[in-house]
Amino acid sequence: MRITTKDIAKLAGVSRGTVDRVLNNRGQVSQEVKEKVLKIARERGYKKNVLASNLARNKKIKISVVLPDPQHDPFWSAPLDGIRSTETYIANYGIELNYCFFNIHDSKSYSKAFDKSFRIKPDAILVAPVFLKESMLKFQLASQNKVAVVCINSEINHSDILCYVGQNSFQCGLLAGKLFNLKPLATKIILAITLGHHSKNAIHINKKIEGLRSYDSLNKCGFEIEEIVLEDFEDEKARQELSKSIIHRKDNIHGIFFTNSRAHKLLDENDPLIEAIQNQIVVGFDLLDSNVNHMNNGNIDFLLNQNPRKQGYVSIINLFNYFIYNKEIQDKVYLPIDIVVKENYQQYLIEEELIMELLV
Amino acid sequence: MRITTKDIAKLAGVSRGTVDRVLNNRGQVSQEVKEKVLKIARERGYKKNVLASNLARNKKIKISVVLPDPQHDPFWSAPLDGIRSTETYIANYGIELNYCFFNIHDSKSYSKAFDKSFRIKPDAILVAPVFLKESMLKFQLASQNKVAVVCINSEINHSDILCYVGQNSFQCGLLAGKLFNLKPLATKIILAITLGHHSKNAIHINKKIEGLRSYDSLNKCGFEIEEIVLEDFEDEKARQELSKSIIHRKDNIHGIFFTNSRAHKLLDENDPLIEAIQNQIVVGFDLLDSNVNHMNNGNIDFLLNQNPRKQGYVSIINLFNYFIYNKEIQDKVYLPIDIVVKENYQQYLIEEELIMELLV
DNA sequence: CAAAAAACCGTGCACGTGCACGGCAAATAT
DNA sequence: ATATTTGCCGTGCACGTGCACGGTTTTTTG
Repeated sequence: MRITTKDIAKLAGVSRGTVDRVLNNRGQVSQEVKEKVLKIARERGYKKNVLASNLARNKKIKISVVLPDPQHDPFWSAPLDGIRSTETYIANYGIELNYCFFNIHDSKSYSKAFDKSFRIKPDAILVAPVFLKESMLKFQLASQNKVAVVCINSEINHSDILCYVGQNSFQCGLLAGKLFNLKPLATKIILAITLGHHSKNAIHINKKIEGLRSYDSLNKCGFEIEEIVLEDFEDEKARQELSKSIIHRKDNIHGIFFTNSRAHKLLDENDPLIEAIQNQIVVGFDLLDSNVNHMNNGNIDFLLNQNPRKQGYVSIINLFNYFIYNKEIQDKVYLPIDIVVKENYQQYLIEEELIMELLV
Repeated sequence: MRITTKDIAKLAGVSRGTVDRVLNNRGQVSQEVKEKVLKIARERGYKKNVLASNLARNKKIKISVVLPDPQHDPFWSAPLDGIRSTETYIANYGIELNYCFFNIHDSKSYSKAFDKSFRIKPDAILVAPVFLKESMLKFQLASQNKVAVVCINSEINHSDILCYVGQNSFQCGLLAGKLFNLKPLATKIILAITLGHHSKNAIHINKKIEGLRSYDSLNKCGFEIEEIVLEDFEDEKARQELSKSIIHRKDNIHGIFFTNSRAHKLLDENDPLIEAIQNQIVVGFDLLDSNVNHMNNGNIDFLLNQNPRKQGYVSIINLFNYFIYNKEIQDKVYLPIDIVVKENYQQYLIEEELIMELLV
């Protein structure tokens, strides 16, 4: 039976109001009484009933969610989904989400969305700060207005940020190196292929490649890492050209590292290429259906899963803990990088469903 | 702004009590009024405030936790930890845990613990049913008393069980096969070594080996899988003998599959053995410190992580959802099998901490 | 037709906490 | 000496829901 403020009040010989003032540091209490109450609370192990507290507080906590519109980049539907899955749950605690989408290809749209997010006077902003320069200004603004900021997916170091949730790109690269190294090295070249290289993602991708290089030098593998960027991955002609050059050199290639989730863009309906890379180790990212298909067909050996959905989920839960449970939250939350292969991917799908739904 | 029963009452022109009767199917309401209320609730998207509901219900939900005492098998401290981490959180919802430990080596102790767990008249029992025969009787008893039963770690098929949370051992074996197959096959023999083979675990371990065999035949690898059981893994002499025989045959061994978490028992301070298996693929289970050390030193290549802590956590959260949110829960929850290597294990440690603490 | 039973519905308290308000005594100001 | 301020504390309502109780109307029974 957990002790309540009423119990403490009775034990201390004061009213519940006084106990309340003590426990919430509202002042207006004599030192003597204060110590007495605190002593009893400590001894009896008082824990506030968060449910009752929230019911009584009866104040909405507003969180603005500033994300790229999934229309322009399907990657973002996963984090969004993770966020949405918490909504009915946190609504009980009086937390409201307010969505402001922007076009990931347009920095002005980003600034506009950020400004819009301020209008509801939020207590916190959850943002994917894909535009560095613009973000800096907004963070300052947020700090002045005492709005907590949580960043997702893009790691920016800024003193006014409450926390970052996302991937550790360098670690991804290291891990990829390990995977390439599983096979004895007859050929040396590893192609690091980036399809659709936007400047905003450059940091991520560079860090991944850096990680790969680092693995190489740490373990003295002798990789020859070659970076290839295909900006416009929808350009059929450029794609064909790239694939041809790979086929041509296939006997010298040890592995292919697709640095983002778009491996399928090159592999789809590209039979000669697929045939050519059967003996190479192919590493890609994210469990998109089309990627998984290629994995099941043996065209991709490993998919590194960065848990995009969990990113969204964890961001919100973090804020939930911050506001509702007054928990100190870690300033960096690097989600684990799962190694997914044909033999265990099915369970990762379950995992996604399960953990997300657990508390909804 | 979410609609409340009071709002519905006003809209329907009835009292809140009537709305309550309708929404909770307590009867005593005319068909006419019932439909009217339900219509409004549906239209306005009424969702019960679970916090207020629980506060008002003011009835304890008692869950008995029947687990092996970690004293006798350190494996169980992880699931226990996962369970404990939920405690303060679910206490807010009036859920109480009652622990009944037993000696994993003693079936009588198991029966006794189970009986003891009944004494508090629990609403549910979370049990690790390591003893098959004894469990069957108890499950029936539970069913008669309308006590929900959740099984953890040992998969038993029984109609009276609400759900199972644990590993999919067959899948573990399949996955291990994949890992062995990463390296071109010059040698064929794979040693499946089981240290401390208790009959109660036989099912698990056999399923793992079955999975491995299945991978072999599905992919026509040509493995020769050899099962080795060392019952008393504390017997120094037997251990030395085993290690000698491995060293002797090392050039014919493709890989070693430690079928449980005790890989370290054979490797610890066994330098000649360690040296002998540098070229073989070694797969073990679970992120015990000693296993991780061996992984970092290159003696173990892969550790399959079965998330023992998460097993405990998910079991409780499942029951939480069942009782508090009235959610239909899946009857089988297979936690994903993580492939852990030197390059990503650190983040799994974080993961453990993070997810567990999220809601506490 | 009266009495009993059944069907239906409203009221009020409880859960544990936050918070506004007001009260009372002592200290200070006028 | 009276008025005002300050420090300290208790009271009471609110949050949204569950549930017991009692009341009123309608139906059934003898």
